[in-house]
Amino acid sequence: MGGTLLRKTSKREKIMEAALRIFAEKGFQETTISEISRGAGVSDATIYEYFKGKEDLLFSIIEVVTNQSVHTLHQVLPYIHNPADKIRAFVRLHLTVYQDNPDYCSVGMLELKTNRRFHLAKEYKSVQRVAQLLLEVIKEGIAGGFFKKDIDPYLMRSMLLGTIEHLAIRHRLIGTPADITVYLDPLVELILDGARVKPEGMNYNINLHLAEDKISAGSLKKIRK
Amino acid sequence: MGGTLLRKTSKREKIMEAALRIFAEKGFQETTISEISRGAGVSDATIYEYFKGKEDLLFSIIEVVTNQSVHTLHQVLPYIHNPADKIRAFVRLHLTVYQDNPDYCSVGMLELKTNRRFHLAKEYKSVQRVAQLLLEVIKEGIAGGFFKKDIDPYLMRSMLLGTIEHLAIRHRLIGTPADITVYLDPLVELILDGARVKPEGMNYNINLHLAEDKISAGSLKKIRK
Amino acid sequence: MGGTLLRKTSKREKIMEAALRIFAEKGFQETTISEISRGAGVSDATIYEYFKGKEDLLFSIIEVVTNQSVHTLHQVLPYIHNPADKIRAFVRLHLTVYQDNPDYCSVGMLELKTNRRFHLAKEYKSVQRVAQLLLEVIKEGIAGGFFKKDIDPYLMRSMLLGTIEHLAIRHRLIGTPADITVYLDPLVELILDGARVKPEGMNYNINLHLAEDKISAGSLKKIRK
Amino acid sequence: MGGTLLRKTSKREKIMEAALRIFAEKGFQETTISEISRGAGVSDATIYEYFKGKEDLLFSIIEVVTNQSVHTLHQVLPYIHNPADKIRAFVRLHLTVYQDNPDYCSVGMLELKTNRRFHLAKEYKSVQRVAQLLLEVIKEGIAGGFFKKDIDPYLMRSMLLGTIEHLAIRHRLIGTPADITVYLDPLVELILDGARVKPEGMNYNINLHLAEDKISAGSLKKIRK
DNA sequence: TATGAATGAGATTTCATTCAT
DNA sequence: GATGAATGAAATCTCATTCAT
Repeated sequence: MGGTLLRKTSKREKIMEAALRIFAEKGFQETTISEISRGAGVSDATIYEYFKGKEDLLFSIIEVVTNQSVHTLHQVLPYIHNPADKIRAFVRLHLTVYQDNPDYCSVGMLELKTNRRFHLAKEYKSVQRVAQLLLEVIKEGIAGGFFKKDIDPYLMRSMLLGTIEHLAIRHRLIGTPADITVYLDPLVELILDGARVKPEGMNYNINLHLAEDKISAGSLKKIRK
Repeated sequence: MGGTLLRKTSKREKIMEAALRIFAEKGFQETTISEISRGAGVSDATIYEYFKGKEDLLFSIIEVVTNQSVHTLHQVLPYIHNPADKIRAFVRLHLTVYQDNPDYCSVGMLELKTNRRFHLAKEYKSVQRVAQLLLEVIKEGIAGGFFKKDIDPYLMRSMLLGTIEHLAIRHRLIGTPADITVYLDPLVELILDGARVKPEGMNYNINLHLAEDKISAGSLKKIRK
Repeated sequence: MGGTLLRKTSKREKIMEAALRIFAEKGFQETTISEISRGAGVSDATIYEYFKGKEDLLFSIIEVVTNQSVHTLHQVLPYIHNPADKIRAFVRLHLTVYQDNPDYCSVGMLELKTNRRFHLAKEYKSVQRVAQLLLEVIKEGIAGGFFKKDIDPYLMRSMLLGTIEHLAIRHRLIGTPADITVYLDPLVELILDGARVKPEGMNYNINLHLAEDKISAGSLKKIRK
Repeated sequence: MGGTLLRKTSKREKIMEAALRIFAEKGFQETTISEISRGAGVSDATIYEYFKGKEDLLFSIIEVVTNQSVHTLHQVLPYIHNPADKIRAFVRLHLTVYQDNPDYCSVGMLELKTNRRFHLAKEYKSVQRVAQLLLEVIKEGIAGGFFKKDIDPYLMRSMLLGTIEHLAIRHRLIGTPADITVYLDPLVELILDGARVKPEGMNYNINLHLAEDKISAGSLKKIRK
């Protein structure tokens, strides 16, 4: 458990790695600086050489990881033209990151999502950038006629983020579902079926993906006759 | 600001009322027992006559309010037969409660939703009961043929709760949107349009993609006949 | 060593008594709250029930003692009409208090006299009241024609206080002189009569005191012929 | 504000100059080595190349300045024969140095005058030399018949130093008086001539009192013939 | 039931100081 | 000589909680 989002080569990274691990395990409040310093193999005082305090350390961790997400999205999204697939890529990235990095998931969801001060901190900006990206994808989808004109893009974003994060929170808190990535397709499908512009009349829904390095078998759903 | 969910007739209720108000304002960790006792007009020690500790007090508050929601739902839902309307009633109740009771919303969303110990506490059961009600409504909808058979009811519930709570969190944390109840109809419509079994004729929807960093060949093809 | 300026009946007084003793022995900076609490037979936390912090404790001690001085002076001075004797009473009180209460002397002289924050604290007002009393005595002396008209009362006060305190500081810091009260008469005489040998005519100076409860033999000084 | 007592040509002097300035501004305890090193444009560690520690640095500053005073006095005093004028020169030098070098004044008066360890440190010797010079001047004055034979030279020195330093302390702490050098003449005159109004010619001075809570019968009777 | 008084138990944080380079 | 990096060592202060009354 822990993932590999933070390389612990430098001392600063060692500290962040230990902090992420212990914050995730015991929660922010319950974690002491001493535990972190012990975990990182440095002294208490050294932590204060690199971070202003315990909270600064918490906020800094998330910034690094979130910026990686932004980076990945910036790389991937331009190659995808279909707004639905862009959204799918977005959801996929998030579910995968949360699933593969349980510590990051715990800290991000349980310590920061509802943290008053984090939303005023400069590190929150990185989170906003991710959300901004999603919003733009949605707006493009609406502008391009792929999503219904009367959809509120902010609401749609809240639905996507809210669902992803709700799943992630329960995943870490209750253990259910054990693998949140299985919800990728159902989630995207459910939300897009509601958002997608539907042509009247006969209507086949054929999905054929050549995702990643393997072919995900296409699916044909005949919805109603 | 504050709402009227807790009547403060008894001393126990006075304490809970003060605690809810101050927890909401400053957060659980930042609130001291002394502040609460001062706010309730009792001594510190008196709080321990009624509650096992600060956390017990926090958990107790939510139980009362949540049980009211369960009660309301139990009263209302039987009168509604359409699963879509039941869901709408559920969403409506939640958005309204959160909107009208900002203190309860803050405490429920910011202090409890991601609280590790709360999910192990007996008071969490009341929250589970509400969620259970929603799940049943969804399952009924599926069983009754109103919602698609292949919808995962747990996912759909997570979407509803996740969206509602995401909106509520942002409402309290960022102030946006100022009134979350305006999202009632758009939210229900968006999610149900995806979930609802659609009656109109035969319907093909062909998607062909090569995801990620390969070219996204072809996309949504609408064949109107 | 220690004197009896503070009765340690109440817990608050016990703390102040211990603090005065240890501050005097080791200095303010070098004294820890734990030492004081141990000395007073209470817990660290109890000290914070009675005082806002270590500095508040320091300042409070001096206030009590200084107010006693003000009280004594207010009682005694009205019975003395001769400004010179009023000054003598003032000097006497101070030298005696410092001599008999070495702990108070150490704390007052070594910790507070040059303390930046003390001079902004409300407790400093008590010190000001004492100084104000002395100033008034001097001004009365000038107005009554007993002291030279062209004397600056502030300077004269600074001479009296400066000398008393300089003696007290050296007494505590170097141990010299062992008994500062022996300087009472010489000090008062020197400041009132000056150091210079005065050449003008014959000059008798007869002093006859019936001070306190015993007769201090009169003195006749033939200064120059 | 700051004066020019320390030339900051060498690195050692740069450090002392910065230390003097910051000690004066914030006080010794409140000043950190980092602030000084920043102010001097060197690293923390460099300070330890030149000084044993923060306190050694504090003590060293004063030694330099005080030795300058000793030097000046040694140069000036031999040219003055009248003991009164020597004393005047001494007072003048001190008042002027304190007035013109507020930082040195602050550090000397507020940090060192009442510092327990300073009085045991070797650097204190320089202060003692200055005091020793003053003592010798006074003794010469007595031996030469310029000052009264029965004057205690130590007391007279304490009066001079105590007054000067009391003025200096208040000057730095309260800002009053704004210019302490205006007290040069009044101070010297007062201490040399006394405060009491002296009738010329023959002069009887009879004091008769019953002090404290008895009636103070009779008082100063001036009989001018 | 109500509470005033007391405290146990730490955790955060700060800095002077060291030392290898 | 100069310093960047690291830390040892505490000390203050806070609060939830207890308990005798």
